[in-house]
Order: sequence, then C-alpha cells, then structure tokens
Amino acid sequence: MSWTDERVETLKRMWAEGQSASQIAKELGGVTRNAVIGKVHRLGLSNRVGGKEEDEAAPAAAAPAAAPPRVEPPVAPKAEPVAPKPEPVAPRAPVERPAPAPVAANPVPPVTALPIPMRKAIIIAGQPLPPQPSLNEISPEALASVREVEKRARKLTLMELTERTCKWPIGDPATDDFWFCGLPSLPGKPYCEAHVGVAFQPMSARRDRRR
DNA sequence: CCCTGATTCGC
DNA sequence: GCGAATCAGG
Repeated sequence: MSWTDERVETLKRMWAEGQSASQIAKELGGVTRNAVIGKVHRLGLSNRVGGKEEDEAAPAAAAPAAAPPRVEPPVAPKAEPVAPKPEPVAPRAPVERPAPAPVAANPVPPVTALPIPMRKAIIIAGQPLPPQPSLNEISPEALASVREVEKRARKLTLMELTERTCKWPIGDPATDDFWFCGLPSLPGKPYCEAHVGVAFQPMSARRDRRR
C-alpha cells in the first residue's frame, strides 16, 4: 500500500478527529499504526493541537468564558448497523470557533451552575449495539449472571473500548450514569461471557420466554 | 497485558 | 519517503 492522496486525506481527517494511530491504521488497511504515526510526523501534524505551528506569543490565557458545554440533546440509543464507512455520529472536534456568540445576551452568568461537561453518550461505531432485550426475554440464570457481572464491570467509557473489551452498555446514555461493561470479551465476540449470554439466544428459548 | 504516541535508522 | 523496531509512558 502507498500513501495516495485519498489515503492521506483520510489520515488527516481521522487524526484531526482525535482517532488513534491504530484506529486509523485499521481503517486504512494495509498499514500498521507505526506507519500511520510515521506519516503523521512526516506530514508535520504530530502535535494534534495548534492548527498552525510556532507562534509562541500565545495569548497567555485562553479565558475560560465557559460557553461551549451546553447540554447536548440526548442521543437516541439507536443501533447503527456496521457500514463499510461508519462515521456519521463522530462528534466533530470544533477546531475553531467561528464566533463567540452572543454572550452578552445573558444577563447573569450562572456562576454556580456547573453543567456537567463530559456527557458523551455517543453511539459506538464498531459492532452494532445490543438490542437490550426486555427483562422477560432473558433467562433468570443469565439475568442473575449479568447483574453479578455488572458489579465488577470496568465501567469503561466509549473511548476506552477496544476489540477485546465487552461493549455492553450499562445505564442510561442520556445521563452520566452510563458506561460500558469493559470486561474481557470473548474472542471474536463483542461482549464478555455474561453479556454474550443475553445477547445471543436461541430463537426457541427466546420465543418460549416471550409473553 | 492492553494500549498510546515519539523516535530512530536501514531501506 | 517509508515503516519496523524500539522507546517511553498510561
């Protein structure tokens, strides 16, 4: 494989989006993460910050101003089928803010109101999300197992998931009370043993249990 | 052990 | 220019 314009473009885009070198390498295919990192450096965009190099006289303080973290509209936990190019939900990193927006419009800045910033309830772009079967469709044994396991869940965030961590979502995506199981996933499966148990069920058992 | 990016250096 | 090997770290 060679670095065609198109591949370089993809590299630049994903790197700008904050994707890791290994993720980019997987997307591109035919290259290792080392190759990606090497290319990144050669392109001179290793330092993910600063749109443009040097300029030391940087404005000492990037005044807080605290305006960006507005409440995001709750993202519907809809399963997104894996497509050749899963991309749609990636939150574009606002490299540059066009305009500060009408800050003055707000009479009294809520100093004490501290909006929870990190509530990235985004949809995973890897495997499809589990159907979250209703309780009466899960066998009592599996259910007990899952509840037990969820106490030991590693509570990973979306960004911390890898190919071998359980991607079973726990909690309400619309709140901060949300994380992913994160326990070791079964080889080739997106979930850990317990969650595979509730994710993949024989149709017969499923029908028998359904109301 | 899983992962991350940074650097080196033979090709 | 390329990227495997290696380094340094979480």
